[in-house]
Amino acid sequence: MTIHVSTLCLGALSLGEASGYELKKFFEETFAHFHSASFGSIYPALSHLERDGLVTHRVEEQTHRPARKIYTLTANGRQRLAQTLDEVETGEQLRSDFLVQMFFAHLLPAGRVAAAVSGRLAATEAQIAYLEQVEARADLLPGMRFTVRYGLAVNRAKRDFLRSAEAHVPDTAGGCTDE
Amino acid sequence: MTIHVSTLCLGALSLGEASGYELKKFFEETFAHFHSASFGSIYPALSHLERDGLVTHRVEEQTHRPARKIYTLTANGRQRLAQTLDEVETGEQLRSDFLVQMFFAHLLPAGRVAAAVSGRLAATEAQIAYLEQVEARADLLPGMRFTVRYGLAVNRAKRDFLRSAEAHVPDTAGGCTDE
DNA sequence: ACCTACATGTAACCCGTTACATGATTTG
DNA sequence: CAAATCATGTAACGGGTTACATGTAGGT
Repeated sequence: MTIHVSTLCLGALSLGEASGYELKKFFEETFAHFHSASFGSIYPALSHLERDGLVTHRVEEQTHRPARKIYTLTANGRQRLAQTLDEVETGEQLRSDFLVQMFFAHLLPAGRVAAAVSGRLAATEAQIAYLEQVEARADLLPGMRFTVRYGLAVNRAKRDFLRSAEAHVPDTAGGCTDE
Repeated sequence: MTIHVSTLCLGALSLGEASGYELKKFFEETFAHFHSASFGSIYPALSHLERDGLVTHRVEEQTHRPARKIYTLTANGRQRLAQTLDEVETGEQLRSDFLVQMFFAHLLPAGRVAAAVSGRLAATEAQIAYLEQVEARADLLPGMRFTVRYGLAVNRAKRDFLRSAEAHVPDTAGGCTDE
């Protein structure tokens, strides 16, 4: 079995009550580097979880702002979360359009390869900078810190590899233009 | 825009004609570490590509075996592939159920964290062994070799991190059991 | 006897994203 | 005056997976 948005929601709510809107922010801030979710999946997930008795909500009215629905984990929800996390198979998978591009580098126009590499390098460096900020936070549990350090280790390896690649690859994948 | 199965098929066919069945094998052998595709998406993709005039096929009858449809890239197909590869945005994203598990390590039963880490370590080591074999092949174009080395760099970083984690984390995420 | 490899294909399903509708308030 | 932030929700769409149907041959 794999992790879905509903499990992510349960997980986030296990750390404290929140609205759907806040959950999205939380996902972006905290585990953007290994999962994601949009409103279109979060709101339905919360409804579904409530139908199943895993969360409840109260409405918080606000002046000059839309009312918020604050969701709270129930005892059943907490139990379900623990069970799901335990049963999930410990998988990981990369989906890299960048590597597809590189794989067929010989079909790209001159300069495109170098552009792709430096683009990816910039993105990786940004990711590192971001993770370093997160790592500095004092409120992280050991498991959370683990995910950040894992991300840092992986991204630093990517960065180093891409930097050395920038030097090695002159243009169009090492001048190996066939056809 | 992102890479879809049809682009993967065009790419594989740019290296030589093949049947749908062979394409699947190729995907598994050659870029399993950054993309994937199942029959349920490959066959429809090929039909669609043929409708669009990007590939053609001939039927190869076999004795005692089902007939094969051997697909070939057309000139239009080759052009489209080059164009798509050029236009794709150079993205990359990880989807890690392992890290979700780690993030909520404090909710897991004793021993589960250690099991997850060593399971992931074994998978990573297998991946490295596999990539090392691929790297040894002489028929790889520079771009293809790049993807293999990238995979090796990333996975070795993961391996090293997980090994040191195995030592550091005694059980249940560093003895941080709350609740 | 059963599983695996060979080989193609389709339909049901799943789960997610994008885009929209609604609407006040703050910031550039 | 436009855009972003706050806040929720839904419908259309998309793109994939799983599972099934079909059938032979060879290995265990």
